[in-house]
Amino acid sequence: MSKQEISPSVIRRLPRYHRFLGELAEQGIVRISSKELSQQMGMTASQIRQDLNCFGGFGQQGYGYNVCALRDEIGQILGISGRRRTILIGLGNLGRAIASHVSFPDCGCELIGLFDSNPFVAGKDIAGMPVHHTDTLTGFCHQEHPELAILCVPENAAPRIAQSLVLLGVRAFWNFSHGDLRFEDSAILVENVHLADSLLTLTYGLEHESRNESAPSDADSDKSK
Amino acid sequence: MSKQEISPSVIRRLPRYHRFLGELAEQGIVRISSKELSQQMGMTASQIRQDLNCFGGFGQQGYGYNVCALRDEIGQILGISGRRRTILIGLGNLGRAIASHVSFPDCGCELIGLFDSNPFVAGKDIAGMPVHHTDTLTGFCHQEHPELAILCVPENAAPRIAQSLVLLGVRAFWNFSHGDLRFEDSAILVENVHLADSLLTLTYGLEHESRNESAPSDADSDKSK
DNA sequence: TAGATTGTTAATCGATTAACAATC
DNA sequence: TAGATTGTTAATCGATTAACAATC
Repeated sequence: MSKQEISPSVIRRLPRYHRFLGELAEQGIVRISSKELSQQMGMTASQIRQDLNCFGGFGQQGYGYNVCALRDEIGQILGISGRRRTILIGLGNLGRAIASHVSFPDCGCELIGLFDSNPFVAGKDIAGMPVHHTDTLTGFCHQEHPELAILCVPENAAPRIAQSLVLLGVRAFWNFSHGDLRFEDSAILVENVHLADSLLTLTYGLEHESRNESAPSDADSDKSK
Repeated sequence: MSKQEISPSVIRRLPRYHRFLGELAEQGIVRISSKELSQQMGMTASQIRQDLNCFGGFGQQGYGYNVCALRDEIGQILGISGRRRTILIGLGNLGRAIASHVSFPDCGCELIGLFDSNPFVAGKDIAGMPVHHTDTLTGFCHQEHPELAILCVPENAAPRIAQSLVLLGVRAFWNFSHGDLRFEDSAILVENVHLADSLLTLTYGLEHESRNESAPSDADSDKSK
């Protein structure tokens, strides 16, 4: 149904466009040119126009783009108005944070079940929802047919749980457990999130700075102006 | 100090190599060829060799790579043995999860202070550390000189706090607050993390699936071939 | 209309892959 | 030595940028 085949690089930029346009809309800004937007986002106007034109001509020559209309278009492309039935497994620190911190409706998702294997956690309420024991997961899936699963379980547990969930009809995984998840069946979508990987790029950057800057050290008493 | 200038694409892959090599080492595997590793990681052997050779020739013809030695090399490139002084601001759900869930020593970081503006949170202990009130942040920075700050504060607060931290000597930000952080001074490193953006790529994928698969829809009695 | 800015094509750039000589 | 696999160069591919005609 999509025009041809959209490159992953483009797709990964869509949420960011959506976010920025939302902020502009909140500020009451009605129209914006690709040039202005590019400056705010730190990219080229060409790229913005190129990206958007993968999906259609949302702008108007001589005018630019209508902020709200464009935002809505991108939201629709992303599928934000959907209600993807979503479960979350593992309510340790991270699972709890995800459950309460992420706005699922804004992501086209509906959180329909929380699961944990710890009997002291199962039974509790988190983010206004009851936590079920993982023993009940199979029955739950037969009844509720979730299509997206968020994994916040310890590393070793993840592959096994994921496998069984695929058999129960889950088609997408947002995986926070250490260790990447991969499926032979390329129809199963996986988004492996490794927060530490992101932090490590900063560590790398700090380790290797000095670059082309004149590297002002604080012991540098009278640096030339 | 680095050979020439390493591309960000390469740098972003380093933590993943490090992770995989760590798992192999745990399994007691001593040597691995770029081909074997590429199959496990879902990439080409060429890319692995190309990436590694940005930093040096860590392999041996006819043999491959020594798992532990290569892992250590990459760890060193990333700066994992460092102790970057790190503070975390904002101990809501996400801040708490980061504080307790991320292994800072493994990322070359040392968490030296937690801060929150909520007086009911300041004073508490989280992840074995006392939470200070943000009012004490300036004094703390003068004394302790953190170089990395993790921002888990509400969106509107982030830019102001970040600005003041730059003046206090912070040179890198791991930003979880909604809204991107950017500095004119390119020497300030920023890693904007938007979990929702990651989730949205799954939403997009689910919305647009059908791709080149034979797309068996259940209501599809006899669609034209 | 004239000015502005898009949509789109062509040019450039960078990143990935393939190939192979070097060498362990 | 023969076999294997690297390090590295060259070829390909894809993504980004520049340019400009179309058009509001």
